[in-house]
Amino acid sequence: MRDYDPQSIEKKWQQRWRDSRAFEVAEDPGRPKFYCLVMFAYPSGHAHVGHVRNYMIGDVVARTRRMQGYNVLHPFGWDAFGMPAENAAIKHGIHPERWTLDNIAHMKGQLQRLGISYAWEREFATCERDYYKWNQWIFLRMFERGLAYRQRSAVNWCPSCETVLANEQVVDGACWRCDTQVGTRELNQWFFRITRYADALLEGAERLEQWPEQVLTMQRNWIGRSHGARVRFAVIPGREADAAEEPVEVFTTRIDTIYGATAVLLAPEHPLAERLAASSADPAAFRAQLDRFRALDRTARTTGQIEKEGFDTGRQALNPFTGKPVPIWIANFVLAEYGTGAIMAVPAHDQRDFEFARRYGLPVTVVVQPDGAPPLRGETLEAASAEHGVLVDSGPFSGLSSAAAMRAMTQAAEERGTGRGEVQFRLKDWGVSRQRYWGTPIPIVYCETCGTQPVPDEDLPVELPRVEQFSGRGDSPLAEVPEFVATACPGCGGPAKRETDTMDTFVDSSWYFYRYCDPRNDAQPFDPATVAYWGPIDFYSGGIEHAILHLIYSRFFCRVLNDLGMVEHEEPFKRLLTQGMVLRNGAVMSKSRGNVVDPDDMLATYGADALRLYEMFVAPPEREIEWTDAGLEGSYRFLGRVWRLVSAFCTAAPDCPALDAVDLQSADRALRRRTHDTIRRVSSDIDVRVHLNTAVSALMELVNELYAFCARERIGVEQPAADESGRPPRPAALAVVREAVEALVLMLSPFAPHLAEELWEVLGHAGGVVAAGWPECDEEAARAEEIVVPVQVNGRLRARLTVAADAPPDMLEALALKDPHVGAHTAGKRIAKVIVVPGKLVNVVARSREDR
RNA sequence: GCCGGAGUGGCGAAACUGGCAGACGCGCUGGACUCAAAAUCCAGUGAGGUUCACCCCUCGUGUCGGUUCGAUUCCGACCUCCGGCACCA
Repeated sequence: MRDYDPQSIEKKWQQRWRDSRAFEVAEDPGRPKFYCLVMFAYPSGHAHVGHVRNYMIGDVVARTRRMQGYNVLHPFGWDAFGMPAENAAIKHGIHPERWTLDNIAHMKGQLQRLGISYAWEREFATCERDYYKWNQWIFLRMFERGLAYRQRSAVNWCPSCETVLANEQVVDGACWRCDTQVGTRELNQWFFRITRYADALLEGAERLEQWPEQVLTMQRNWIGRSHGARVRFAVIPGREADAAEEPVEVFTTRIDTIYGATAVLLAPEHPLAERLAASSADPAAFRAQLDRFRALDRTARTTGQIEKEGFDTGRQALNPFTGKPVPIWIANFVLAEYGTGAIMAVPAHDQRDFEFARRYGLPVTVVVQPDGAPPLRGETLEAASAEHGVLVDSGPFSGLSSAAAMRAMTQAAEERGTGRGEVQFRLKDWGVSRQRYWGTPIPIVYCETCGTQPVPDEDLPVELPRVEQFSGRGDSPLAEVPEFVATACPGCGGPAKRETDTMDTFVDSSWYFYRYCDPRNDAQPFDPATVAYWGPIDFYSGGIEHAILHLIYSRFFCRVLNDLGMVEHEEPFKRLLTQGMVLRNGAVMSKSRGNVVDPDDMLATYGADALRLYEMFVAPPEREIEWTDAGLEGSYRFLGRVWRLVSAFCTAAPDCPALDAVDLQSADRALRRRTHDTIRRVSSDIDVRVHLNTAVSALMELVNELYAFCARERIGVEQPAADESGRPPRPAALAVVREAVEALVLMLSPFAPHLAEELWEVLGHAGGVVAAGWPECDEEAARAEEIVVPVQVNGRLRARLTVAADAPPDMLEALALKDPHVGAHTAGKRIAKVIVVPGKLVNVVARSREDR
C-alpha cells in the first residue's frame, strides 16, 4: 500500500486539470448555469491563509455545483489599480506596473497550487487597457445621462495618500486605507449620481433574501432615508432698503413640533447667511464669525465633537403655522450638505436644539406631551423630549397624535403653499476623482471654446501614459506629463487639456463580474447576451469590510447598466456570504504584526487538500477562525485515514459484486442507511446552508462507521483480507462498503479534490469525479428500520425505546408506560397525559395526586 | 443613543421546524502494536454525587423571569462582547 503523498498527487492532478482545460466553460443554453464568484484580489504581494479561505469556500461551492450538472462559471482576476502599487513606486522605485504584474504572477501560482478550480482563461487585471477602456466607456454613458457630473465642492482629503476620498472611504474620520485623519479641500471633482438610485437601492435590499441581515442593515443605515417635510419660513425684511428675501426652507422629520419652533438656524455655508451678512449692521464682524465656523474641523463638525455655538443674525422669519416671528441664527452644528442646510429649532423636542436654546436663552416651548407621562413644562425641562405623543398648544392641531399631526400638518402646509412632504437621504453622490497615477484616466477634455467635452468612443482608451518618477506629492501625477495633458478638442479641434485625475478604483470593481462573462470582447464591455446567460451571480463570497463600499457601488452599477439595456436583472448578487477572517494569536493576519501564515509553507508539509479541509472544517464560513497548527494536523490525519481505508478496500476486494447481486443483512442495510443519510446531509449542508464544517463532520462520521464496519467484517483495513480461518469477507459486505466508499470519495472531492480524484482512479474509474456526478440519496435506503425513541417523564429523559420506525403512537405510549424507569418516576403519581410525537419522542406527564 | 449579530465542555464547534444538549475535530487519559519510539488502531473524556461494578441521581447552553407536557431554540427585562450608524434635523 502506498502512503498518502499529497505532493505528488496534487502536482499530478493540477497538471491534468490544466491540460484538459477542466474548468473552462462556454454558454450552453441546454444546461442550468451557476455563476460562483469570490471577490477578486488586490495583488498586494503574497496571499496568506486568511485570504485564501474565501477562495476555498467558493471552490467547494463551484466544484459541488459542477458535479451536480450545472454549467459553472468560476472565474478569477485582479483588482490591480490602486495606491499600494504607486506607494511601492515612490518608496522602492519599482514601476507600479512591474510591481503589480510580479505580484499577480506570484499570487496566481499560490492559488494554482491550492487547486482552486478557476476558469483561468477568463482572467484579467483591471490595470490592462482592454479593461479600463470600458471603465471609460461606462463613464461616458453615465456622463451622457447626467449620472456623471463635475462640481466644485468641499471633499474629504487624505493628506497622506494625497488624494480625495469618497464618504464611504472615511472611517471614523480617518482614511480607510492608511488611517490618517482626513481633512477638507475645495476641489473640482467628478461625481456619480448614486443618489438618483437611493430609493431603488433601498427597495432592492428588501428583496435580497439571501443576503446576511447585517449587511442589509449596514446598507440601509448608509442610505439613511428620512421621511419628513420641507417647510418655508418667510424672511421678514430688516431695513427698508433690504431687497425682498426668498423664504428660508427647512427640512424636518418632526413637523408635528412646529408650534414649538422658536428659531431658524442656518448652516454657516448657507447662501442666505452671506446675504444677511451684507445687509447687517457690521458686515465685517458677521463675516468673521461665519469664517470661524466654516474653518472648524470638518470631521469634528459632522460627528458632534464640537461645542454648539451660534449667533443671532438680527433678522427674523415667520413661522408659517403660528404666524409669529422667530429669530434667525447661524449655528455651527447645522450641516450645509444635509437637507436644506437650514433647520427649525424646536428646543423642547430635540436635544441639540435644547442645548443650543439653553446656552443662548431661546424660549423652550412644549407642544407634544408624551403618553402616560406627567405634563412637561418648558421652563423646567432638563432635556428635550423626542418621543411622540399628543399635541398641545398647537392651534387647530392640538389633541392630535404625533403621527396624525404629521399627516395633517404636511397637508395643511401644502394647501397653503408653505411646504410639502419630502424624503431626504444620508447617502451622498459618489466622488470618483482621485489625484493619483495608478488608475483609469477620466475620459474628459477641457476646451476654452467648447468647455467640458467627452472623449469620443472611437478614441478610447485614453491610455495611461508611462510615468517613471513618482514624488508622491503635489497634484495629479498626470498633470506633470505635458504630452498627455495637451490634446485637441473633440468638438472644435482646437487646443485643449485633458482631465488629469484618475478614477476611484472602486469603479473597476463595480462591474468586473460582468466582464468575466465576456472577457475578450473588444467591441463593448461585454455582450449582453453572455450576461443574460450567466447573470445574476448565484453565489458571491467575500469579506464583510465591503458591506457598504463595493457592494453598494456594484448594486448601483447594475442598475445603471440595466437602464442602459445591457443587463436584464436589477440586483447583481443573488446570494451573499461574508466570510470570517482568519486570526492568529487573536489578531488579523498582517505583515506588520508578523503573524501571517503562508499557504506555501503548509503545502510543503500537509498538502493543499489538508489545508483546504482544515479551513472548511474548523467553523462555519461566516465565522472568524483562530489558526492552529494542531487543527491542520487533524485534517491531515483524517485524509490519511480516508486514504488507508480506500487503499485497503481496493486491495481486499479487487472485484466486488454489484449491490443488486447480493443479499443484504441487517448490518449491511445499516451501513447503506448511513451512506445515504450522509449524502442527504452533506448535500443540504453545502447547497442550502453553506455550512461546510458540518458537511465535513458528516463525512468524518461516515469514515468512522466504515472503519468499524470493515473491522467487524474483516475487510482488511489493518488486518489481512481474510481472517485466521481463511474465510474471505462476505460479498454483500464488500458491495455496501464499495457504495459507501465511492459516495465518500465523491463528496469529499470539493474539499480535497486532488486526493479524491486520485482515489476515484484507484477505485477503477476513468473520467474523473465531475463525470461521475454528485451521489444521489436513495430515500428508500436512507429510511431507518428501527429507531430509538427517547421517553421523558415531565420533560426529563428517563428511558429509550428501540422500536420499528413506523411504530404507531399507541404502541409507543404502551411501551413507554411499561418501562421500569418510567414506572420508577411515576410511582405514586397520577399520569395526567402522555404526549407522543411519532418517530421523535414520548413524554409522560405525571402529577402528584393532590394536584388538580 | 439607535440598528444588527453573538454568548454552549479545557479548546474549535454541533443540535436545520420547540423534542435525547455537547455530533465531529483538537487536546488529554488508558490500552493494542513495537526492543523502543513515531505513526496507526481501539476505548474513555461537561461538572458533581452514588456504587466493588453495572446502573442510577442532581446540576448544566451569559443572568433573572415568563410561555409550554417539553426551551440552547419562543417572549420580557438585564449583563457582556463584536459590527454598523450617530449633531443627518
